[in-house]
Formats: sequence, C-alpha cells, structure tokens
Amino acid sequence: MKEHVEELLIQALLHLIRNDVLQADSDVVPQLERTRSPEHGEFASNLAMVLAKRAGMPPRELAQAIIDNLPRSRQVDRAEIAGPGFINFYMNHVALTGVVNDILYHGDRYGHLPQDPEHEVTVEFVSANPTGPLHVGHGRGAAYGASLASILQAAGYTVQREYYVNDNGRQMDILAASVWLRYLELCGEQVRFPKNGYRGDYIYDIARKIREEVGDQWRHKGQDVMNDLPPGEADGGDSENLIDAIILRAREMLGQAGYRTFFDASVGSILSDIQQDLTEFGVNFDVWFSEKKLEDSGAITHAIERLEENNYLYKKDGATWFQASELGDEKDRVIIRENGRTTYFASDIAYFLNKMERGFERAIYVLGADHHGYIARLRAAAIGMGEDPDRLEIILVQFAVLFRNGKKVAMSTRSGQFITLRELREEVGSDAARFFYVMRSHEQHLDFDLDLAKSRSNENPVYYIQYAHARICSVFRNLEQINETHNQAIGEAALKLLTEPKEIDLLRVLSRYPEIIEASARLRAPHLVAHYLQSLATEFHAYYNSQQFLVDDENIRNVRLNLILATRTVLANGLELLGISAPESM
RNA sequence: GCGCCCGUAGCUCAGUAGGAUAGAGCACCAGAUUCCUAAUCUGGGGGCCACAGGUUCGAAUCCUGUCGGGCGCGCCA
Repeated sequence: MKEHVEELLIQALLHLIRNDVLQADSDVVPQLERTRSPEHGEFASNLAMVLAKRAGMPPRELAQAIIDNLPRSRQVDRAEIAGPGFINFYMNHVALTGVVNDILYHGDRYGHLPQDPEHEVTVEFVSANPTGPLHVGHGRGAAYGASLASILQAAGYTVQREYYVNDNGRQMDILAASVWLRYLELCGEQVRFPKNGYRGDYIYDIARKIREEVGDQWRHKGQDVMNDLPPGEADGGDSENLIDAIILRAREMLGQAGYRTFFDASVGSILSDIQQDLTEFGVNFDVWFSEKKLEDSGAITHAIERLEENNYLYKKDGATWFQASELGDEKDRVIIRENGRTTYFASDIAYFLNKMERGFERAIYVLGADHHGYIARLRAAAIGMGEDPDRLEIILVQFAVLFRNGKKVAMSTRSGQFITLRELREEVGSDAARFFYVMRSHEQHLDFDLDLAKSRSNENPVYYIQYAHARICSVFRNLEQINETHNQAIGEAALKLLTEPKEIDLLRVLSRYPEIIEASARLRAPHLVAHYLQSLATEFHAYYNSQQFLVDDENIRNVRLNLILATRTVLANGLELLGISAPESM
C-alpha cells in the first residue's frame, strides 16, 4: 500500500520535472510516513517542504502542484494539503481491505521480498570461545543475531550465518591443561590447580569422560607434574607464567598424541555442547568456521602479505606491526609477536579477507559492546588490505543484566559463577528468552526480568502475543464444532462488509507489516518486529472482545474469518522471524 | 586522561534515515463475562524528552559544551 503511494508521488514529480517546475537534478526520494492519527490520513509526505527552497515556491503552493499532478488511483480516496505543507493521503476502503487478500494470497511470504542472490551477506554472531558453556551474555547475541539474519532474509538478502570457532589460541591450551589437571585429580593424584585455569564443573565432566575412555593411560605422578613449577599468584608469582609452564609440562609429559587427546576432547566436547545449546534455542548456523583451518589454509599469511604489499607493516622490538594509526585507529597493532606467533588480530583480519574473497557484498559482525575498540582496528585493516571498508559492518549489542526479585543477579565469568544460557532457558523457556532478548533495542542495556519472563500472566508480553494466535486457532476449532466451514471465496467477495472501527484498526496494523520488515532490516532492529507483534496482538484482542466472528450471516462470518486468518498468518510470520513458537492452543 | 554507547512517565522501554497534540507495557484507580479461551477488554490520572546553547519553516532526533551512567583503551583472547 505504501509502495503504491510512493509510486504515485514519483510519477507526480516526474511530471513536474517535465514541465520545468522542478529541476531534474533533485535526487530526492519521496519521503512518505505513516501518520500518527487517522485524521491526517494514512500517509503523509513532507516532500513539498523539502523541495520548496529549490523550487523557489512556497511549500503549500508546491504541495498543490504535486497533488494536481498525481495520477489517478483506485486506492487513494483523496490527497490534501495540511499544516505547513504536508500532503496527506487518505486511503479508501478498497485499499485497506485489500490487505486481507494480499496476506491470504502470500501466506508465510507476506511482507517478504524475493531472495536476491546479488545481495549476499554473512552475519557472524555468538562466536564464543569453546572454553565453556554459553552464558546469558552470549544469549543476547544469539537471539539478536538469529533474528536479524531471519529478518534480513525476509527483506530479500541472501544470508549466511557464521560462527567463528576460535579453536587455536592460548585459551584452548589453558582449557586442555585444566582438563588434564582435573583428570589427574580423578586418577587420585594431588595437584595444585592454578587460579586462572578453567574451574567450572564441566571441566570435571570432560575429564571424567576422557578417563572412562582411556583409563589411566595419561596419568603421571602429581609430584612430577608440579615439580619445579614457577610460583603462582598465591606465592607472590605471576599466574600467567605458571599456567604457561603447566601447558608446557603437559605437552612434554603427554607427548603429541596425549596432548591432542586432551585438547581435542576438550574443545570437541564443549563445542558440541554449545551447538546443542544453540539448536535448542532455535539458533542455527550455516557455517562453523574454524580458526585452525583458517590458519592451516595459509589465509593468515595471505592477509599479512596484503598488508605488506601495501606498505603498512614495519618491524619494532622484534615484532611485526600494522600501521593502523595511519588508517584511523588509535595506535599501531602487533601482527606477529616477537616469539614468531601471529596475534589474534591477525586471524581476525584474515577471516575478514576470507569473507570478502568468498564474494559477500557485506560482512556483518554482531559483537558484545565490550568489543567496540575492534571497529577502528578492523576497519583500518580492511583499508590496509585494499578492501572497501564499507563492506564491513560491526553491530554492537549492549549487555544484559538479569534481575530476580527486583535485584540484580551477580555474575562473574572468571570464577565460574555465571548463569548459563541453558539454565536461563530451563527457567523461563526458550520462547520467553528469545523474546525478552530482542524486545529492546540492541543499543540499549537490557534489564532481563526473570520473574516477568517466567510469569504465565497478563504481564508477560510473550504470552499475550501467543495467546492471540491460539485464540484464532480456537475460533476455527469452534467453527468445526458448529458444523460450519470457512469459505474463503465468500469472504473475499464480502470485503466491503468489514466496516467496524476495530476491523479498520486491525486492517491498518496488518498493512504495516511489510514496512516493519523493511525498517527492521534496514535499521538492524529486530525489536521493531517484537513491538509490532505486541500492537498487532493488542488490536486483535480488542477486536475479539468487540465482535462475534461466528455469526449466522455467512458473508459477515466468512469475511471476518478471512480477516482473523490473515491476522493469524502475520502473527505466525513475525514470531517465526524471532524464533518463537506460535501455539495453536494455550 | 582518551575513545565508543546511553540519559524520554514512579519502573522497564518505543519513538520507523528532522515533522503535526511525545507513545506503549508494568504499577495505581474505576468498570466489563447468559456469547468464539478473562493469559482478554474498556476508561482514568500521570512528562522541563538530563541541563545549556546552536543549526531551520520545524529538534526527543542533527552540532557544541556541561552533568550523570555503562564499556573499552595489552606482543590477552
């Protein structure tokens, strides 16, 4: 509907340009927005006010000229000038009710644009290191990223969902060493567990599983393992040195095969746990991208060569540096350490280059807000490698804080004292969790109210929306019970009978859905869909309470059934985008 | 200290590339069920859009500054 009016405006503009009232160079796109109140019509355009200066005409006069040049339309009742020069469009009944047919015709594709292979993007999200289970912080990134990917897809993008698996860093070694130490404990050895090792119970679980498979094969005397290690923090030393020494000890005592046993079992176990967790959360990925494979493929060397070719590298203090400060970053960054190993940053830029070389129009990153220092760095690298930095898009998602009984739930990841995503799902359910995570703008800190999310009451917006869907399904079940059937054709022929105020309100909201998809994709804002669904449910519940659907008159009955079936379709479509179920009964 | 983000009703937040009288939920108050699910609906009070300037036909929205909150500034990942 909106598109149609925009087209009318464009035609009017072209006409004015042909008649030399306006300059052809004006690159103005007609701006059309929903009005706040129906007394101003359905849509309003500020075009005349924007162009008035350039046209050398008073806004209201220009507005009249535009109106006079609008092509005739079956859908527009009239266009009027209002206020300082708005053009208000009043839509007629045919335009409004036409939405019902539109929805029933397109079904689960209503509001969607066809998939365009020319616009292929990759959306990377979660990408948590496989060193432990996902916690509630990852949950927001997961819910946001998954919803965003679905919405972009609905808006016509071809989307690839990627999880970057950091299976290659020092943290992985710390993980493997932590598991080995716990394994030794399970074998009955006395070992000192370092402060900065991974302490969660899941480490024991992995160690136990390894022991079940290989028995005491990798057991060494606790004394030998601990012998001559540097002092830990408790003894006035540096805990980082200690853990590095333990990793070295593990490599020596276990040998290549033994070390790999612990390393692979640890990473594999945690990764498959994460995968299962996300699947249960309705979050799916097309690609699990291994950093190790990236390195093995020579991609890091390739990226570094690119920077080298463009003269952005130099040596200092034995390390190789990237001249990021020349390209908008605060300072230069190390690419290859003094010890010859590449940095994490080197992998990141290699991964970005890889995305570009796979031909994506754009690489979207969904990151936690604490990664904002990243933006300038990665952007600098993009330029340094000769890539278009505008194809890099980093979206920061602010933190979520849990509240229980009105109080903040304390969490610290270091000590292993955190609430996992799995625990959250088990407590409030996946549907509520998915909704609560995306109901606020990603730019906003999120207060996650556990009690509200759990409550099966009118306060909970998830149930409110799902209930609207279930209620509609229930109406159709009742239809069968009274031995009537829904005849869609009769309903389609009776659209002019949709005249109740609540019906008009509902139609209006339904017609906005395509605009919501478009705006939500453009602004990377899934919360718009969440808010929309709430207002759609509100309109439906109001309608439900004001009118009977199953009436004797078969014209009225069928047209109303068409309307609520269309409502059900849009509710289900929107919930699908957010990864939330649409129950048939509650 | 420097950088990024945020500040809208008692609380939690919307405000769709600057638009008309700033909206919703919760909470609070008063009502609705012989009828398709009351997990629902109807009505009501509530605001210096943090503060001060600026830009223009027009600012919660853009710019500058101040105050307040969050986060980040490693050859860590």
